[in-house]
Amino acid sequence: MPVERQVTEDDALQLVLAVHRLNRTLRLSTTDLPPTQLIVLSLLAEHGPMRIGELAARVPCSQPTATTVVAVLEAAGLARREPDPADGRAVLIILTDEGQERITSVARREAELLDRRMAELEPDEREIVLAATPLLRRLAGR
Amino acid sequence: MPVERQVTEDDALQLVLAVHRLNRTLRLSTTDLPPTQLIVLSLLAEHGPMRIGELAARVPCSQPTATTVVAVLEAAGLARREPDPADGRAVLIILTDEGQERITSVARREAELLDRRMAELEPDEREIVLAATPLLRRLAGR
DNA sequence: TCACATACATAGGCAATCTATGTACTTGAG
DNA sequence: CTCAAGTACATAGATTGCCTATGTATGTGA
Repeated sequence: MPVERQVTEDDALQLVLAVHRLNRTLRLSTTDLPPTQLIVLSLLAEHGPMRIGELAARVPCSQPTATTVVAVLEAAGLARREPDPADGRAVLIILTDEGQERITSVARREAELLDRRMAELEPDEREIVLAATPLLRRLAGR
Repeated sequence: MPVERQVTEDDALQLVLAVHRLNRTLRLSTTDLPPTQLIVLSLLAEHGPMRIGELAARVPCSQPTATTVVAVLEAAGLARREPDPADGRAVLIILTDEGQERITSVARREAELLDRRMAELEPDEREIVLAATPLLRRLAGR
């Protein structure tokens, strides 16, 4: 029976700190693919082809940043671009097979690292973390 | 009765993505105090005076980064330095009253923003997020 | 006493992101 | 049909935050 309670200022601060520090730890351990590139690839994998502007809104980042990131992914063969048939100004960014494979390999690496860290938590604590994951994603907004 | 299950590759990827995106969202909404500065202040608040090297290890960041951040905090009046009586090479970084107040004000701001985002979750979902917070922090390592 | 280790500071550079602006295309009012 | 305004992406330039490599002062043990 969970106790209904307010979100205190300390709760908020602790969550913010936890996210910042976990982000830092992740960046240090996974030099594989920069965060923004990984986010873009996963958006394409989840939602299918998408415009630059839509990517920028969902990442979230500025439109020029999305342009740059897409150029890098394209050069690496992880995504390709195609003119949007519905609008001559726009381009559709499409995940390549190689891009899909890269996501898979990153996921495998992350799972290994996470497993090692998760080993220090109790089983029920691991459940809480996993249950919180989609919620954190929703908190990040679309 | 929680079902005991493996941490899958997708679980890991989703957690990583959630952290990266939440981090991004936080950075965009709180221009108040850069993440590293906030982390350093909160470490000082939680554990008391600390050396530069220990700050670097706990943030985590490189020692030169810790030096720079401390210099900024010092210039802003949020922290001060004192020679370590036990070692002439070292300095102790100490949180000032103003630094403590700043933490409080940041926490208040964050709580407001978080409340707004949390409003989109169900009460039991909010509980899960709050329960996960200290666990995430432990995942980030010491 | 001196070689080595340690703690912090400084120098230099790199990567990621932003704002401001330019260019090509589309749209809608007249 | 035409052209002014809007939209989508690209480019330019600057900023920020972080790192590695190195320097300087202090401590430590043979």
